[in-house]
Amino acid sequence: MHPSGPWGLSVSDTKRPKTDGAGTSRRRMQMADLAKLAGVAPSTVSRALAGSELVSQQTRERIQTLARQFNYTVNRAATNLRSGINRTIGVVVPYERASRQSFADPFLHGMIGSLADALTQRGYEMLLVRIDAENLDAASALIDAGRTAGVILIGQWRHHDQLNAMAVRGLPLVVWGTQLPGQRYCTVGSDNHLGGQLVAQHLLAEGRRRIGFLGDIGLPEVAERYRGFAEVLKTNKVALPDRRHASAPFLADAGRVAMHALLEAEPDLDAVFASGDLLAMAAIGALRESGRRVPEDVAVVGYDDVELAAHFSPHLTTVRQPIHEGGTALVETLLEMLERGEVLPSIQLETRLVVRESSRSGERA
Amino acid sequence: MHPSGPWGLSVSDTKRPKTDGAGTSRRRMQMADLAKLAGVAPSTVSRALAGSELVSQQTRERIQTLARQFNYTVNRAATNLRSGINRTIGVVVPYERASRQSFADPFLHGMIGSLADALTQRGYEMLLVRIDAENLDAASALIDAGRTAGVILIGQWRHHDQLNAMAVRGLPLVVWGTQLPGQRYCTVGSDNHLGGQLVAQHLLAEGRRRIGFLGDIGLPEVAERYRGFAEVLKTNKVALPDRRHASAPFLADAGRVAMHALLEAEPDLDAVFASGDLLAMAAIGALRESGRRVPEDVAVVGYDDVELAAHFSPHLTTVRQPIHEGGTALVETLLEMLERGEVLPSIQLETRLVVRESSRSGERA
DNA sequence: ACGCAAATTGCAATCGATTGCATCGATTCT
DNA sequence: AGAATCGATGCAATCGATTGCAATTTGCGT
Repeated sequence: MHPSGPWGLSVSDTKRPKTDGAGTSRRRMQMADLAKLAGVAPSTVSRALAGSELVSQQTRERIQTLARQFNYTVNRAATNLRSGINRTIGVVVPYERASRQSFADPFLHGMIGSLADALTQRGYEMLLVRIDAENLDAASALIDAGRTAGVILIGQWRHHDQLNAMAVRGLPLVVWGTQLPGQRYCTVGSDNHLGGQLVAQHLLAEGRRRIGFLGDIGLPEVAERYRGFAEVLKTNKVALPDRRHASAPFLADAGRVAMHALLEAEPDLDAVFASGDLLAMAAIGALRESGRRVPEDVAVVGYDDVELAAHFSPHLTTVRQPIHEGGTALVETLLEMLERGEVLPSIQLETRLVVRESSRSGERA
Repeated sequence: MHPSGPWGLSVSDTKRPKTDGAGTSRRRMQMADLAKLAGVAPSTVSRALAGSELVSQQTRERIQTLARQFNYTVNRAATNLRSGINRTIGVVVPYERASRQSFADPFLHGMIGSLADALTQRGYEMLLVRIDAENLDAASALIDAGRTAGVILIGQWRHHDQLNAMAVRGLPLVVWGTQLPGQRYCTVGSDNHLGGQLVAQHLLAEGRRRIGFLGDIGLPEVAERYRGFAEVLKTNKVALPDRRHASAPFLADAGRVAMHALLEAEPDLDAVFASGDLLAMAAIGALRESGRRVPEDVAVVGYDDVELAAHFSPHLTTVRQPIHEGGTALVETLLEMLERGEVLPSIQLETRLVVRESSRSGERA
């Protein structure tokens, strides 16, 4: 049924020759072999390679050297099975069936890198898993199967309830996202509400009055950003444009289309808050296509402060989500939850506005 | 020594109570339990869950339903150990000790996404591993330990020899990169030499004559791009600027600095070929800082055609590396190697220039 | 009714390591 | 010298599944 070459994608036949005689049949070396070579029992090899104090330093070093010589590494599946210790963490990136492309978001990319670093540094391995957002239970399966010790989920999307259910089932889970009322799981994220406020305040201070919003309010994070944003505008008696949200995930092309739509509805816009940097960049492209200048005619503010934001032209004003600290916080929280066996409280990271070119009114209109 | 909460990061004590009596001690359910519940032998459960025809459809469905009810999933470590089948692939991203940040490259990010999709689609899991580039053997260990069936390595960097050695040892390995003479391992990548030629031809056709180059020739891929690029310039008797390469990985900040340095050495530059899109974007920023317009004063061409290239302002001319096909090709090649048990020939993907705003001379100087 | 083949299911060995306990020398103490 | 102690190593059970083969049940022909 399944393939089976020399590299043994499968090793289904139990009766394959154990005799390593000819030298052709390259069975993977195992602990017993190394034990024989070293003239000790497998148990000693096991302890030696684990660096146990129980075996004399001399023997230990001899065995370690031998192992290196023969490129021997202990079989992870066996270790895992016997000891029950599992040092791999699942990082789950849900995708929506419609637009598989959600992976294009540079913020997400940065987060994955950050997580990879944080996990590696702590001696954990990272299993990157994409799952259908409709079937989030697949994430639980990772843990039920003993595949990973815990799960970090990036983006809560519209799955608050499913996530709650998972947390209640007792699955070690940490989510990148925003805090919601009645939430049983642990989130790490920026203060989206504050972020939205900061943007509105800034744009108002710059003298902008006809401000548009770009983003999908169906997503809790975006909704929070919008809420803070709208609050401040309302307090200052500035109207929100009707067509204030053009449902668009974090896709560049969709962003362009949405921006054009927004312009059609509100031709005399003088500012736009895009709920993600990618969206903001796409919006700037659309604005330029429509003959408008940024920031002279229309100010643009993004969210995330991805690596490129500072290098985009014009340099992008944006709300900074500290990606490195975010990754670290996710990992540390999860590991501590694993240790303590209980859900920890959610974390809000420092959130601040980074003002750059794209939103400055030269002459402070 | 190691932590051990209810979630069992560790389960070291062999004598933990097996009795699930009180309901408090939540041992992970296992096949035997499910078998008891279903009133059959574990072997039947195993076959049922694997969908084997050997068990009657009725029993099979009953067991599957039961498993779903109790959130039971077969333990992966045990399966893996017993059957010898391993469906996880290691994706290795080396980092140079100096600049851990190599992960900032958007092309790399896109590739990871593409690989995640390609692997998931084929029913494989993806272990994302960052390793110290000085110690590439850690990648072999993944396979030696039976941790992954094979390895996809992104970026050959300066490690041609180590990679050759790994291939000779018989490790299932595919590398994203460029073909080098005397290569024993398999690479997938764009035709870097051709790419460089295309860029040079294009810039010459646009009437540019004082052309700079940005990139680290120490990397084989970049070296190839440069070689093709330089060949064409030489053929057309156009000089290469002295300070033609400013050693910089794919880092934005370094790119800015390098661009400034290049300008200092060659103030009357009228075009730049940057060996990566991130670099190109950073270069554009630097050019603007120096008061030059792109493309009017200086044309800029990148390499990769990352998602954002089309949305950058000015829209970036670049050499397209088909990222989706690249990911697919890497995965399919590796899987076929696993099946056939031999190293397959390297692959060069279609490579073409995508001309956009950043390199067009309006009046064709 | 009886025997035989086919369809199901169960038994028990096995994958490759880990670990509690027993063992065995060597050393120290009385 | 003999007993007690201690350090180093070996023995054998075990982790949770898979699978070849044996055992059982079912169905069918005659």
